[in-house]
Parts: sequence; C-alpha cells; structure tokens
Amino acid sequence: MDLFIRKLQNFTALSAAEIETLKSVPYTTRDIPADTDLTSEGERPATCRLILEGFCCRYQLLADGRRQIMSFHIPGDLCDLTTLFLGPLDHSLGTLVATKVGFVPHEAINDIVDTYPRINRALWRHSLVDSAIFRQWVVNIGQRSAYERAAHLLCEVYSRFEAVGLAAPHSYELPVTQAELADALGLSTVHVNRTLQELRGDGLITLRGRFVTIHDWESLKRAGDFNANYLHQLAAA
Amino acid sequence: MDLFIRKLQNFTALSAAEIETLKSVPYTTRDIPADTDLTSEGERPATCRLILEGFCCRYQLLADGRRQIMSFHIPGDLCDLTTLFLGPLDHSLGTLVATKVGFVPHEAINDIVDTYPRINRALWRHSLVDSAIFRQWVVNIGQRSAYERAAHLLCEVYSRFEAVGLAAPHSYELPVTQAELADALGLSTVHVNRTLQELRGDGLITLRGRFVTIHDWESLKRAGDFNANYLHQLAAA
DNA sequence: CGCATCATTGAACAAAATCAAGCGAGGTGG
DNA sequence: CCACCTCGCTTGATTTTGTTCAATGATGCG
Repeated sequence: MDLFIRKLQNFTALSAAEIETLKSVPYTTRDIPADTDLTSEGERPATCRLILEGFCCRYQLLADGRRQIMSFHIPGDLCDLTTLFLGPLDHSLGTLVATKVGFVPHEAINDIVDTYPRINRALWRHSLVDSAIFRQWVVNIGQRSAYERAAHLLCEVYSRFEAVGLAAPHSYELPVTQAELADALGLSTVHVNRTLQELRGDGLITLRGRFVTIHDWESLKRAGDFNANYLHQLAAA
Repeated sequence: MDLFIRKLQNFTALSAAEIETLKSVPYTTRDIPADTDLTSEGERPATCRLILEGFCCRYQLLADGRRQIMSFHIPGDLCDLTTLFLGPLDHSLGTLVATKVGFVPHEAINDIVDTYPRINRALWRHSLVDSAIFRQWVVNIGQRSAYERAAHLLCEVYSRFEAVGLAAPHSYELPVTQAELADALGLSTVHVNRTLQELRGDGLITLRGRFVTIHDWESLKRAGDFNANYLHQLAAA
C-alpha cells in the first residue's frame, strides 16, 4: 500500500490525514501464481486489484488465439479502477509471474472518491496517466519499427520501475518471456528475438536471464524516440 | 452541451438538479477551421474542449514527420479532461474539418468534480470509456490485419455516432481523407486505399464521397472482429 | 480554366511473419 | 546422479503483408 501512496504522491502532495485515510483502506492480500487471471473479460468483480509485488498485464484474446497485451503493471499500480465505474470488464488482467495482490473492496474506494476530493483527484491523475500510456502504445505500435518499439518499451518500463524505487541504477528485472514481449509489441516471437539481439549488438542493453541492463540510456531513449513526458512523473527520469 | 449530457446519461442516470448544474456550466463557443490544433503538445490550457459539431482527433507527431492519430472525437465528446488534472499535454488535439467547439473553464469542471459526486462519477465513466477505446486501438493495430483494422474502425465510429444520434440507419459521414485514416490505422495511404476497395468489393460498405454506407452490419462486425462491449453503451448498437 | 487536393494504380522493395529445426538450462523422475 | 523432458531462446529459409516510389485520374473550387 505504501508504494501506491508513494505513486499517488508522485502526482499530488497529500496531507497526513489523507495518507492516514488511504492507509486505513481495508484489503485482503493473496499470492497468485504466474500466468493466472486476476479478472477475466466479462467479469464484474467487487474489488479492485492493487499489485503489491510481481508483474501483471492486461490483455485481450482474439477468437483465433492471437493475444495483445495492452499494458504491464508493476507494484504500486491499482490496475482495475475501470471495474469500479463501468460494467463487465472488456479485457483480462493476469499475472506474468507469481504476484502478491491486494484486493480492495469497491465500497472502500467509492467512499473515498465521494468524500475526499483531493484523493479523488489523485486517483483521477493515476487513471489519466494509465490512459496516456495506452495512447503511447498506440503510437509505438502504430508508427515505430520493431527496433524502435522494443527500445521504447524498455525505456518505459525502466522509468516506471524507477519512479517507485524498484530499479537498480540502469538495470531492472523484466520478468517476461520473449513470446510475451511479442504480444505486447505486436510482433512475432522470432522477430522480437532478432530485435533484442540488435539492441544488444548495438551496445544499448545487456540481457542476463530476465535482467535488463541499460548501457547507454541516452542512446536507448533516442533509439526508441522515448520522451518520459507522457508518464507525468514529478521527478524526471 | 445537450449531446454531452446525453452521452453522460448513457452511462449514469442523472437527476434533474444535476442536469441543471451541467446546463449552467459556462463555456464559450468558437468555430474552428479544418486542420487546426485545438491544443498542441506541451501546452497547458485553462479550458477543456467540448466538441459541439464537427470531427477532431488526438495525434502525436514523431520527429521525422510520421503521425499517429490515437483517437477520433465526435460531437458530445469532452476530449481534454487530461489537461484538467495533469501537466503539459503529451499529445495534440486538432480538427479534421471545420468544428464548433465549446471551451469550458477548468474551474467550472473542478467545482463540479469536487462537489457533485454523481457527476464526478459520470465523468469518471466518460474518461474510462475513452481509455477503453485506446486499449482497443492497441489491440486493433497490434494484432489485426489491414482489412480487419479498417473494418473495426468503421464499426467503432458508426457505433459511437449512433449512440449520440448522429448516424443515419447504417450510414454516416466520416469526414476524413484516406491519408488521415492511414495515420489512424498505422498503415500507408496506398494500403488503406486498397483495403477500402476490398471492403467495397466484398459488398460490406459503399463510400460516396465521405459517406460510409454499411451494407452488411453483421458481416462488417465479423470482418473487424468488432464487439461493442468496450464502448460500454447502455443500448447495444 | 486552372490549380490543388484526394483517390487510384502499378511495380519494385522491405519489414516482419511463418515454418521448421536445433540448442541449452532447469527441473523431474528413475 | 544421470537421462530426459519441457520451455524458452536462437537460427535459417521462405513467404506474406504492407511500404515506397512514381504516375495518372478524378473532383471541386475560386
């Protein structure tokens, strides 16, 4: 929960009382294994999911089995707000590795939204940044080459990890297979593999297992045409 | 403004008092010519833009001139809420045809968000549907073929026009050049042209000028793998 | 009439997908 | 402790989809 509060404060300063209110929000914690849905398309859960540890994604399956991952979610993300306000979920939310999840009852969030204007606004910001990330993915997949796309994604995840203090200097764990990366980038697995090799060959990154090390942050940003604006973080990454 | 209220009521029933509150929101109207920015990337406007008549899009330009359109906006859309809560805009908003726009001061919306919980929630829904549309564009561009993509987009715009009562039965005006469609679909102009010809050849649609006529709604939906869920409209299209 | 913008066409080309194997590390059971 | 199996990564060859380049029609408007 602290991570989440920290993330909100990334956008808005909160008073001590407001922080207390957030800390008193009830939730139950559960450990979910890898590759498990937290919510599936069509469901109407009664709780929102707060990622405490691990790594999740939102995705949609097409009839013939193609899958598009539409976002990654890292600790501190409340990734389910849409279930609070809208009807049946139009996509699925699943873990990519074993993940510790907090389930926050809708009523608790509803109360806060209705009675604490400043927290309401902080949640608005959180949600609008989410939205900005989707937009950026549209740009990324729509216009950029495989090489640019991959570089951009690596930059985004790094920036987001860094913002919640979960990245080592210029390195982080991206707990995702190349097939999953492919689904996120709208590319084939084979092509992702070749693209990552190119990025490595150009000395921009190293991969050891699932640990990404960024050797040349400026060049990687340039390669991915990455501009952290859209993450709307207070501290520039 | 009536269209906007109607759109909000698509998600939530509002009381007479709430509708009055919305109707009393001050705004200034302006006629904006085609191909003009309403707000440009990096700006921090003091108003939100409500489309009254016309057709707009949000887009981002890359350094080398490539452009990705990330969404279309039709009358009744309040397309700028992000400027209310977040810092400098991370993309641009521009007209595609001559458009009548209402400029609503941020303070007015701020007041409403803070003091009218039910309208706040209606705005949340409006914004979350926006978000769902972005996600669906990610899926569309990431996984679907040119043919499927184009079909899907035609379905989406039709459904949205219909929801605000701006579509004739199975036909509507899509006031957009093929080059603009290309920027929205992440395809080249040439390929969009050929794809539209295919859709016409298959008897799914007719184009006369910029008027789209859908001959076989079920088939077009099937061709685009379109499922209106994500628009979260009360009345199924 | 003449210009500008948009739609259309054909041919050559490039990026990425697909198909089909092989490799390597980690985990399991005998 | 080793054989084996699985999953994920890597590689090469081929095919597909969509791009680019370069014209040529159409249409509308001053």
